[in-house]
Amino acid sequence: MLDDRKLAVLRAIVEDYVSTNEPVGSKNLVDRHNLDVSPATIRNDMAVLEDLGFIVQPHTSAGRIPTDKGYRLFVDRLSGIKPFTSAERRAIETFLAGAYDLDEVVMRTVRLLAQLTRQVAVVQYPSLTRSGIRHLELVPLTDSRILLVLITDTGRVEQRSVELPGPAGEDSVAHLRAVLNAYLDGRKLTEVASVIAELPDRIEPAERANAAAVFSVILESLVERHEERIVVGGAANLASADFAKGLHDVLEALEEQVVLMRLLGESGDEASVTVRIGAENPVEGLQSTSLVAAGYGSGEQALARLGVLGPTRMDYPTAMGAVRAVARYVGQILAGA
Amino acid sequence: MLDDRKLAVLRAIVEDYVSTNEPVGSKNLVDRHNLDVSPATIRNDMAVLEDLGFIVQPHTSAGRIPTDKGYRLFVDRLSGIKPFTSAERRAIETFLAGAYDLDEVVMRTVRLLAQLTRQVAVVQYPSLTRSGIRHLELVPLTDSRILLVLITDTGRVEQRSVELPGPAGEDSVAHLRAVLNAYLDGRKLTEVASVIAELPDRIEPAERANAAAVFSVILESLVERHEERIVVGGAANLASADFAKGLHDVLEALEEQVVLMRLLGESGDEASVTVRIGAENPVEGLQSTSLVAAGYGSGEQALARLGVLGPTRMDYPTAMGAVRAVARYVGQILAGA
DNA sequence: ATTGGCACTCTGGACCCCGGAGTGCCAGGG
DNA sequence: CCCTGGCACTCCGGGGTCCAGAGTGCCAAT
Repeated sequence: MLDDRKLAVLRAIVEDYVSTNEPVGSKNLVDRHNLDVSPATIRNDMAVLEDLGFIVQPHTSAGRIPTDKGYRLFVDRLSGIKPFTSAERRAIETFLAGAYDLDEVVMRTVRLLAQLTRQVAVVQYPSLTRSGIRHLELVPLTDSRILLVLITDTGRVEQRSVELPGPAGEDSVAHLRAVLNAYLDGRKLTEVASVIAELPDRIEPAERANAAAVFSVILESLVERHEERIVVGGAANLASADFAKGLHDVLEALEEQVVLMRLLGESGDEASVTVRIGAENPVEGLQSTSLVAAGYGSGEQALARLGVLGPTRMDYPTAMGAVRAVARYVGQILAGA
Repeated sequence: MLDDRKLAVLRAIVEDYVSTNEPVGSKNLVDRHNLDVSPATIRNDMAVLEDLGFIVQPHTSAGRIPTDKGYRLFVDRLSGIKPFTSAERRAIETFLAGAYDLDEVVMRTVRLLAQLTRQVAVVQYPSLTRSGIRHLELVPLTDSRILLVLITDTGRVEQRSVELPGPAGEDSVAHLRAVLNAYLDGRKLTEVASVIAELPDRIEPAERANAAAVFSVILESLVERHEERIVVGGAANLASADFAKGLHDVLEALEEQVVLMRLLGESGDEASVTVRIGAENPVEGLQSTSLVAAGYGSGEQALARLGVLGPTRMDYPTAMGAVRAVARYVGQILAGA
């Protein structure tokens, strides 16, 4: 059914279409690639490929363009990942090095990816779940309001202001801070829930209400929320692509954190590079785009994901190479920092 | 030279062109607005307005469209600011209320502005300069690296990791923390520089090198840096506008913090609404856009700026109304929080 | 100063036409 | 059985032409 030549034809079609953005016909195909058969033969192959749904012609008697299914086959069996040269790797390293805090790393990563691939880059902040608590700080803002600052051993700082049910003096805040730090310091975030459950006994009854408010904020916003913020960059690259109509929808989707979550989140948890093509995409409005993503993390397991988004007509091997390389190096940077 | 009717004509041209996006001719003009003169008269007026550079015709025998200069006159003398109804105001309030931390306020503000005006919204984080220090926290990350966390009395948290010249034990960090808090707590950021200058005397000579590193980071990243991050939203609205060609440049400019700084920064420091039209704009690539901006702040003086960016063909009165109203309420929210 | 009339100009859409590229099919040959 | 050259067919897209409509500037008259 799908002999080697037909696969070669499909590969050639994808490659040509990606680079020229024009439907590709049998004649051009035999010219550019050295398939040593006649155009007529290619036409027969193309007819088969079309029957199987890998390519379509926009109109009768035009060349063929790949379908989502065609790209899928290309990515799965035909393309491989374009490895980066050592020069490119070094460029990545130096670009990412010299970033001090996490924000800086994430920002640089997003820029880097966007530049390398000339697509839109999306980078998710590393998950907190595997971090431990280094320090908890409570700062009174008003009578009944305090700022809760949590510092993790991965150097991450999370803040949240807490509305207390009742007023709290300097001393009661100090007491609460001491208790929290005594019991939570050094704990993994995954353990926090159970530790907090035991805490109320250690608190003066008079202060339990306020303490409870603080506890619930810790749990709710720092532990249970494992979805993490996603940063987008390189949106300008969308304009160069031909999107024309859908552009508005794409831009809109890119501004919705929730949508981005779904986009990256449902894209498998594996650390390896995954590709989601066109309609495979769960997000409405992004169904004519493809996502190339990978997990990254400081240790073995992936902490978060990053990737690039572009038209389905995309240079997958290069994009995959870039994503893989960047994911790897971000992991290293994070581990070292 | 510019009698009342000519001004009325200019106003009408601007209004019509903004709403229809088509060059406006004398006939249509007298129909839609009730100028009780004949089209021929209007034509004479238009000829004068064109000589003065307020309007142009795209080609011979087409209608007129306003020039930047025309919009300028319109904004300065003809339009006024469209006030918001109380219903709209309440909508703004409820939308902004319920935002706890600063990030949340800024994000909501950006969304709100974008939605109200259907343009791109830009919001600058409030400057730290007028805040005081509530608390300084130092957290050891590695032997020679600590995380510096600064909490202001406006509930803002700034973090920065510091590479120390030499190793620092738990106790020396603790000491440094104590000293810093003793001398800096409650100080305004504006005073910090002078306070820090005196500090080295209070530090053990052995630790001076490390302390100096921390000081310089505080000064450099928290005090001297009064430029503040700018957040962009509603970029999707650009796609609806007709930009066509320049869209890429605009999107690119919007991703450059530095460019945004210049855009907002040079737009005057007054708290009132200011408008920058087309080529008046210092930023290359944004010269076919207009910016409507205003300062906002919790107190009297403006802490930062926010605004909307759109095509010069923009509904200025509405945009100005929205910007003014939002700036006002953000100020209130910030003051209350 | 305003107006109606008039001749002029230009754009944009409709229409048509044709070349080029591409196809599918078929019959013949390895 | 697969490949190939040939052939008739289809369709898009660019270029040319044409016309109506909208708009203008000017001028003489009020």
